[in-house]
Amino acid sequence: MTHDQIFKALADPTRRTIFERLATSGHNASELREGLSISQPAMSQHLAVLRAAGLVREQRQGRFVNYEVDPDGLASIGEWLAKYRAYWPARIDDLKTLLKDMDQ
Amino acid sequence: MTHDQIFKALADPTRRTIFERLATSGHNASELREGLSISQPAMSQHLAVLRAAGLVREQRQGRFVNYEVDPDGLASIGEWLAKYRAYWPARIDDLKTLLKDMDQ
DNA sequence: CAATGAAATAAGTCCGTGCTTATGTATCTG
DNA sequence: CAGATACATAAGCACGGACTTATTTCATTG
Repeated sequence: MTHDQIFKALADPTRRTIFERLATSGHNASELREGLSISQPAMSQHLAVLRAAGLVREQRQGRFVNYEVDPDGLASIGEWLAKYRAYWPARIDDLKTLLKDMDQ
Repeated sequence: MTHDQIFKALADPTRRTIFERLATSGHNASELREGLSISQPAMSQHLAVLRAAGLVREQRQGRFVNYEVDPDGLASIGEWLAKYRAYWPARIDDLKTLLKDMDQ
């Protein structure tokens, strides 16, 4: 769950698509393949990378394995980003507004 | 300046080191090489990737080219991250505190 | 206008990684 | 227990990208 693993995991467009799909709701590996023209092993490998990075976590349910976003990975990016917030003072207000919206 | 370029740029540990060094203060390409055991062209190529991603911007000063953090790239990560903030409600307060601290 | 020095580009090599097919493991069901 | 289904692992291939050395571009300075 290092920053290296996280950024490498998100550097692949297919994995970002998977991750963004999981952000909507949890899915098992087969469901995640729908629309993406990749083999079953390819999906399994992508999920392994995302899991190792702490971006996604699994939950076995019988024959299926349900995947969902792992908040830890996101928080880790947030912490990395926080170190450089000094560089976007002009946008802080936007972010504040966004956080306020999310409170409701 | 797509998310793809940004994440790919930050996926390389050498480029993250360069970026983090620039976050401290601006440097020219030669200064950035100090400590890193890579060739001059390698640094030039890394800077080109970071620049294309919008993470860094250049400013020619005579024979030297000074590089500094470009807030646009960081803001772009922030926006990407914001889409998934729903997944770390427990940490929103921490972030708020951080933003409040930065106001002063 | 040489000569020097900083940085970018060219060209080529090597390794990591994302893909594939084939096979193995795990769980449910008849 | 046999078969089917979901997923993981193995092994190999092919391409991208991070490096290198060599060369070019650009600006300064004698």
